[in-house]
Amino acid sequence: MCQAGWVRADARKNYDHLLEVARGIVAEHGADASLRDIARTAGVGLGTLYRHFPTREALLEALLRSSFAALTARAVDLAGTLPPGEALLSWTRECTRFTTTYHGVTQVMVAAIEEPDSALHASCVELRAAGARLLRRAQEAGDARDGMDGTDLFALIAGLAWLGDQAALADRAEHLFEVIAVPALRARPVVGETV
Amino acid sequence: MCQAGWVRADARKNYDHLLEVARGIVAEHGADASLRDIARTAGVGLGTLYRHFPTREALLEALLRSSFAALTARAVDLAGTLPPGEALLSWTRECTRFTTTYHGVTQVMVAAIEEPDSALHASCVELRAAGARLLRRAQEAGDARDGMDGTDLFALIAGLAWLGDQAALADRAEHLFEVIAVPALRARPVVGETV
DNA sequence: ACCTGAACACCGTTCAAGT
DNA sequence: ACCTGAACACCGTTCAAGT
Repeated sequence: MCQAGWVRADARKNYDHLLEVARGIVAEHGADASLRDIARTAGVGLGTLYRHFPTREALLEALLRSSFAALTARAVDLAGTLPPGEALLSWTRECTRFTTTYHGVTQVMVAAIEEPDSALHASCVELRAAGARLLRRAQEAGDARDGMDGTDLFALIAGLAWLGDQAALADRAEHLFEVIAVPALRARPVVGETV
Repeated sequence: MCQAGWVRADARKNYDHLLEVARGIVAEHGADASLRDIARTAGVGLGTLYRHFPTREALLEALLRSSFAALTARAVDLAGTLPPGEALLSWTRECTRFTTTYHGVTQVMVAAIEEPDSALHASCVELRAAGARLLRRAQEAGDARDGMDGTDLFALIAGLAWLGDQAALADRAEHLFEVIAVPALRARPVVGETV
């Protein structure tokens, strides 16, 4: 939950409180919230924040870790529950929605996926792998287009999440998913849809 | 080209030089380049920059104006040259590519489309209208999906442009266009494509 | 060990003072 | 009319000094 090994009780307390405060401030101001503001609100010196979270990504990773793990697990659940094509679509939808939870997270995730030094790298790679498995399964069942790989799916999710994060388009997020993601992922048009 | 009416020669010269310098710096550092840096490089006081370009959007608008007009005109050209579905696809591709010219412009454009006070509003609305005409024409010919409007197309372009603007995905931009935009826009799968 | 906060080098934006 | 640059209120990041 915290760092490895033993830590002084006050350090542990600072870490937890900092994280709690950061969650609120990042929820309000997005991924590029003022770190100074977070430290100040937590009643802690700026250096303390940097000690516990040496980079902004480290802080975001601590904030997002459990959700990433949940989404990775969710991919397995869906694969065991729904037919391949539906599992892929549902998971893509859930990922897209989640990524909109905090403003500006999409940008950071896309940057992290090819940046091994980023604290968010591992989570993003896992997420991409989970998506890739669902995608392959759907492709093998003939329920998804060929010519797409895990990175394409990751990009599709990121693009839609980014659109949903824009104030001017937020209320169209669901519709944009139907209009962009569904045709990109489905192998054949569904009966009753546009010719 | 400049402001309306007569201006002092020195003011005119400052305006032009500022714009020239800004083009280089925005090309290098993106839409959120330092305004101080631009003024400094242009050898001009910070207040002078603000006098000529009261907001960052005003500066970007001056930088992008002619390209926006060219893209709007290009839509008419393509409509008179290619079959409806192809015209739509080509224009969408050109818009997507152009928007990647300066880093971070996509973000500003999406913000401007629903912000009438933005200096970029008019250009973006024109662009959306030009796209909407191509889209409608393709839909009437049965060459594009129904259920999409001009804003959806604008969002599609913006999403793809944003993906192409991310370092981790830039080299996949063309491929992502094929994988995301093409199936979203085409009414029926092309013969020879994935089932 | 851990914490603090001043220090440094940057921002965007405004506005009194100059020509 | 137009220009200048100091002033103000912010940043992120580092690091000597404290406990």
